[in-house]
Amino acid sequence: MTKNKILEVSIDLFSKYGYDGVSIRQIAGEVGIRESSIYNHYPNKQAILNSILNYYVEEMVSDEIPLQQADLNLDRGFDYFYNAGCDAFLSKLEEDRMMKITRLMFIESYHNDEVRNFLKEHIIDAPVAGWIELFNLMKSKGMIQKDCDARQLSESFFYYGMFLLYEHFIVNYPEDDEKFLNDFLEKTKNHAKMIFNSVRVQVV
Amino acid sequence: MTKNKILEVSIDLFSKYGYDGVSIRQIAGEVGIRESSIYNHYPNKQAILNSILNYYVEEMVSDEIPLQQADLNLDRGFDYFYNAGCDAFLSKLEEDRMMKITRLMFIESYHNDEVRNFLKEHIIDAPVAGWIELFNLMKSKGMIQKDCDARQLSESFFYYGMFLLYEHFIVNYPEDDEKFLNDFLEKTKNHAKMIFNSVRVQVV
DNA sequence: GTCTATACCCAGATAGAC
DNA sequence: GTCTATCTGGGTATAGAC
Repeated sequence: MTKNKILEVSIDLFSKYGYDGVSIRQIAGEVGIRESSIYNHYPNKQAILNSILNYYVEEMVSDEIPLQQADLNLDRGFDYFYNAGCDAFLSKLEEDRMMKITRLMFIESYHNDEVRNFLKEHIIDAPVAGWIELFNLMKSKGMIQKDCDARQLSESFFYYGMFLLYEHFIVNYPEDDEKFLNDFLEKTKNHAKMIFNSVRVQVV
Repeated sequence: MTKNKILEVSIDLFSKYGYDGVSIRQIAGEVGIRESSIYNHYPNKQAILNSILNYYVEEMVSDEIPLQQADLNLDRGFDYFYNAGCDAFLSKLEEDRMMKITRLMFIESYHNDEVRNFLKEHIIDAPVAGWIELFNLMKSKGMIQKDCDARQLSESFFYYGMFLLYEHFIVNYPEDDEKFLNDFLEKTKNHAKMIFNSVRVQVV
């Protein structure tokens, strides 16, 4: 199906060169048709981008990280939640397409308000809010120190992984995706251990 | 001097809309001359960008953070180094111009190799290498635990601040610069405390 | 659904008068 | 050193034949 091929090619090129860096001609050339034929499938260039972003948003927002039943599983320890959250996120990035669009999101975030808002709300603020809730719960159960700042703790914990993403998708691009995903898990696990170690209540 | 005004206007517009998002016409209009007159001062558009980047690089690389005399000042404690490094960096950002160009660097990093390499080498890798050295020294002096990973420690420490920068310049743009700089100091201080607390040798 | 042909626009850049 | 006028090229998008 031509429409689908246009989408795949667009994802590939946009993620490499950014939206403005790719022309309709270029997409058509890669697909193997003339540029005018593109308009039989999409009304304009922007519609292709919207289609890509909508796909990404739907994939990402479906089954958000389940910190809801936090109080039920709290005895499983911090690692349980860390692994659950990390798995949920990383499993989405296992698709090649999702990796590409993630880079596109980083690229376009500076001048596309929809992208920026999605990044802020769903990729940053919502997870941080979830971790704050969890850390507050852990405070109330005496698992971590009562005087620590749950927001600071969440950000200190979460922003490290966020910068690893930025580093991979922008600063070190292109580098091997699979290797990155493995390193990411390892590194954030170590980081989480360090952060948690700093505030946990010592059991002597 | 017209040449200078062209530079200032370009910094302002590029930092808002990115290099590709600004035309020579737009710059000329803001300066108050015709677009052809631009070429009496700069051979082409790219030369304006290069001029901006060279200025930034020079400013940033001059007096890099002095971790060299680390062993001499080690008894002043971790805070001394943290404050020294942070001050050196933040003092550069106090100029409005440097803030604008920093955003430009983040914007252009995905498709400008020079920008990306500078970001990687001087803004990320060099500081991390400095912190690794310091943490190794602190290990050898018994100030922090011998079995901790100096690189992981450095990244866990440093990447938090890096993401705060990304968040300010891209995700939350535009927000008040001065407020950000104050928050940055406060937040990274708390973060550093947390990280350091996790690995310091307990003095009982 | 794809093609050719083309309209239209705005970009970067140059020539040459003043 | 600035101007008017212009060139050239690439971009998005449309019309209409097949």
